[in-house]
Amino acid sequence: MGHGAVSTAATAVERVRLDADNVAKVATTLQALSTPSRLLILARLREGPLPATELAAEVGMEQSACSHQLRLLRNLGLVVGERRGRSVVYALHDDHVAGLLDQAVYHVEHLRLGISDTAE
Amino acid sequence: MGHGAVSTAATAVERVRLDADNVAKVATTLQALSTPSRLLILARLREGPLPATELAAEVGMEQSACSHQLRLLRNLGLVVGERRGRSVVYALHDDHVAGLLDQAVYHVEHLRLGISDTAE
DNA sequence: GGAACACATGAAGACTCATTCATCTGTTCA
DNA sequence: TGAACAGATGAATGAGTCTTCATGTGTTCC
Repeated sequence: MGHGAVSTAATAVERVRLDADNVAKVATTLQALSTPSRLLILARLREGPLPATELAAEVGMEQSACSHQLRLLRNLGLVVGERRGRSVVYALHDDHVAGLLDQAVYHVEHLRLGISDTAE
Repeated sequence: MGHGAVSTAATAVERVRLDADNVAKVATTLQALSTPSRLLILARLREGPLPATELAAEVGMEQSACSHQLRLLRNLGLVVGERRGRSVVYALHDDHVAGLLDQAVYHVEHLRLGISDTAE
């Protein structure tokens, strides 16, 4: 085994080939997780549904900016918004979204990153 | 259980909090997986190391474009390049990169996506 | 040393995208 | 009906980024 105490979860998952057809879909979906704002939104929704305004406040975004990002996440099918009174309660659409989030954060955190970027 | 035949792999993974510190790192790393070109590069390297030129040919990119993306992936610590003769053989840096790839593709493929985007 | 191969790199151009500002729709309540 | 609240949306701006072109560095072999 590796250096961690956790057996790699990938063993439980059937590999999916990455061909020209689905690569665009995968890329588009992963792009939704590639910005701090949306990542914070999804991470917050992972702990439970929340009205849009409260959500925006908790992730420190302006209402408009948050709404724009929520529209994007909605169009990708990652979150759903349901009207309750004058609020719209947002939630993760699927368990796969939560799983994707967990796995992404887990693997990235356990990578020995270089991130020298422009430096070196 | 859900609709799939596979028990969610997330159960095997300790949750990592996503706070303001690491959210940028996660976002930056996930951005490396958010473009078709890099996704194809990583997917190809997942099957084994490969010299840069062959890699570029297999993913259908020009040498220069591929090299630019490889530099980006190198700076993020996702791939490593080792000189062998006049070639530079590239490979995934870590098992976590492979795991991240697998999980991402798996979850995205099993999402019921909307992707209406501008339409609807 | 010189030619050919393998790869890296800088600059430029087109493009995408996240945020802000202003405005508009929809809902509740008096 | 009108005011206040909750959210959505369009346009504009500014930053980031992917690709191409041209060139530069490093290596092998004659």
